[in-house]
Amino acid sequence: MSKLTIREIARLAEVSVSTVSRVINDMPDVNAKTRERVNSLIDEHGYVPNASARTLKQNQTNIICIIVKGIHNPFFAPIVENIQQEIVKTKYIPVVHYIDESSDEVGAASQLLIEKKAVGLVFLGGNPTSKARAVSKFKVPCVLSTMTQRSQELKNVSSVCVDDFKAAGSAVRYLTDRGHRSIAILGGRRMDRDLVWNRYNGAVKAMEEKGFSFDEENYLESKFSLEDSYRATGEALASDAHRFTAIFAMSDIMAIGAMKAIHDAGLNVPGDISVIGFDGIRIGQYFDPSLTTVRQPYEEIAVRSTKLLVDNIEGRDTGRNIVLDTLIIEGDSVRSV
Amino acid sequence: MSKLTIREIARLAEVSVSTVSRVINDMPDVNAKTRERVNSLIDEHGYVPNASARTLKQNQTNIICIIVKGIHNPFFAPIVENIQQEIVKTKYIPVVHYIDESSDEVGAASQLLIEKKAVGLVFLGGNPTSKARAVSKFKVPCVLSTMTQRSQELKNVSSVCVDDFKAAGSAVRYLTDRGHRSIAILGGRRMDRDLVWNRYNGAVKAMEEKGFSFDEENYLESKFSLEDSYRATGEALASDAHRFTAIFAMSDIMAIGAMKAIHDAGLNVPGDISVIGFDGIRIGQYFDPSLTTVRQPYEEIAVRSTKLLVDNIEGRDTGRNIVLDTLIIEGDSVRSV
DNA sequence: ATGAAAGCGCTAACAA
DNA sequence: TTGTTAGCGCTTTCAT
Repeated sequence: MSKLTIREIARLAEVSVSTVSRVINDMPDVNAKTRERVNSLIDEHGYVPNASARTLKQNQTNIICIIVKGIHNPFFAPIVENIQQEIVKTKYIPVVHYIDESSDEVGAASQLLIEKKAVGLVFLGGNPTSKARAVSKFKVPCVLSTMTQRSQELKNVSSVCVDDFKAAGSAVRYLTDRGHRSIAILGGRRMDRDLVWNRYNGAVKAMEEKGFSFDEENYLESKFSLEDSYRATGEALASDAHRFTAIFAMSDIMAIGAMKAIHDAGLNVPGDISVIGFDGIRIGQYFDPSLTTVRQPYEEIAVRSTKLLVDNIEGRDTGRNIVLDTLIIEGDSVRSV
Repeated sequence: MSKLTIREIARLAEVSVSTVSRVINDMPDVNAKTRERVNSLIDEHGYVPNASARTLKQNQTNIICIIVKGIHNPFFAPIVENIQQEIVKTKYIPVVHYIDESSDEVGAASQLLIEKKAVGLVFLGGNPTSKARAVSKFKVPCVLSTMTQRSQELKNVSSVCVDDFKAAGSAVRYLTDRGHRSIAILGGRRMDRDLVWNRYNGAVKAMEEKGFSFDEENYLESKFSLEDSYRATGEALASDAHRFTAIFAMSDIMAIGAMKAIHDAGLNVPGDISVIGFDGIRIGQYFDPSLTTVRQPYEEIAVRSTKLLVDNIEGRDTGRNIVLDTLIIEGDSVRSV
């Protein structure tokens, strides 16, 4: 059996390679009968065009790279899955690439762009906008999923996210409305990530609006992981300074780490300390007490991210920032005081 | 700036394209000085060879596809991450592809193989061996990670997994050693997946060795998800028939679903019913009670899978089946009766 | 040790 | 509507 190329199909169909090419690419100017004949030959022999040859010629692919920083967060899993599903519905091909929490996503992105000749990028986790100059050089459309874009000038960069400032405010108000006055914040390094900064400020603002100020002693800095939030919370509880009745955690896995630390310190959730999380991961509802949290609409984030990116790629739109609403899921991890 | 091709580098270095090609591909027959000059030009201009052209010419890539079926199981996340990390240490490029729990992984695989011209495949989840004929046609080496291979004849297929039969037996003995006599099994559809079948039989055998038989009424069939195991356990508890003091769940997420169902039925873990899981996912230790489980050595699974696959690809080895040991992690979800 | 040149499979401009 | 043909950037054989 000779190799199955466009030539071979052309020979069998008794047409030229250009005609076959036209059929493959759904060009209009092909006789209906010819098209049918060619198509049936293609099906019959299971011919698949050589992507490398096409890419070489056109110098571009249909690949959209999804760059995920921080696979450990279960919040990302359904988003990645949904984005992939959305992409395969289009003519594009998704390629997922995980990178280490500590490595440089912009560097990884340029590598992928050059190597794979991707036509678009989705970023999940990390904050590429902080490296704005490098990203803008990419020229291909990018969408930041669940991230706020700081620089408005980058016309190739879009974003889809919730209003972190507002959502953090509503989480804190959920606590203050139930009588909590001394609230700890369990979050990442501020300034480092826009997202952390926004949630921090939203939380503090909500407290101040209720007429009391945030005590910096009560900022528990931690990585976005079970282990580190467990550590951070445990240390806070061990210190004499701790004087809070509730914790606002910037992600559900942090909240889960905190609950464990509280439990291991001989205290009770929510009896002694209430906990509210952020993200709305499924497994949070399986804890005892079930986790009260701020749910991010991840299906919608996935759908909107993909649509925005594809529109960008196809020139129907340019950099835009979509902000979605959150919803508080009431669990049993918060009590009134 | 003209496009950066091998020609351009050749022009700048005042050598021919073949010489540059030799340098790029680390061929021995290049004058040291020439090589150095070419290399510095490459670095200076940031030249990256066009992968499509190379692939077109050589008709093969460096891509290894990782096909993951069932992203929802958090057990897979660290394995995927580790496998990816291992692959990038080699000269190969990992490409992750998620497919739906209900879709056909073999079909997806052949698509990827043809489209991406992958030189190797890693399967996670699902059971491609059941479609042995199709897989053997692939011709490229495949490794089944965390799966047992049934057909020994497929020389291009290797596997890395634990001994499911034995591991399930040790889980059940952990329960019987603590006095449990009536044990339910929470698992998937038997016969459908080898893995389920092996764990089922290992569990039943362990019971029989202790002198009592397994009551088929106590097989709680469920999908590998939080929701469905919650449902299955809840239904079992609601029925009059339920007469078990412990549950062996075939995965941690099933165990977590079960614990929630027990709790919501007004019962206590482990007070009323003990639970033991399977996998050893991190978050299991954050539950209250912390989950007792059979840990699969996922770092080692990743390392061995990758090594085996690369050895296969490079012809240093052929289809082999590696079996690794498990370890019971003692949590608080099992009590003695 | 180096160069010249053929061609991998495809697309698209041009011709018919 | 269809065919002819020139390359896309690279590897590799064959000369030199």
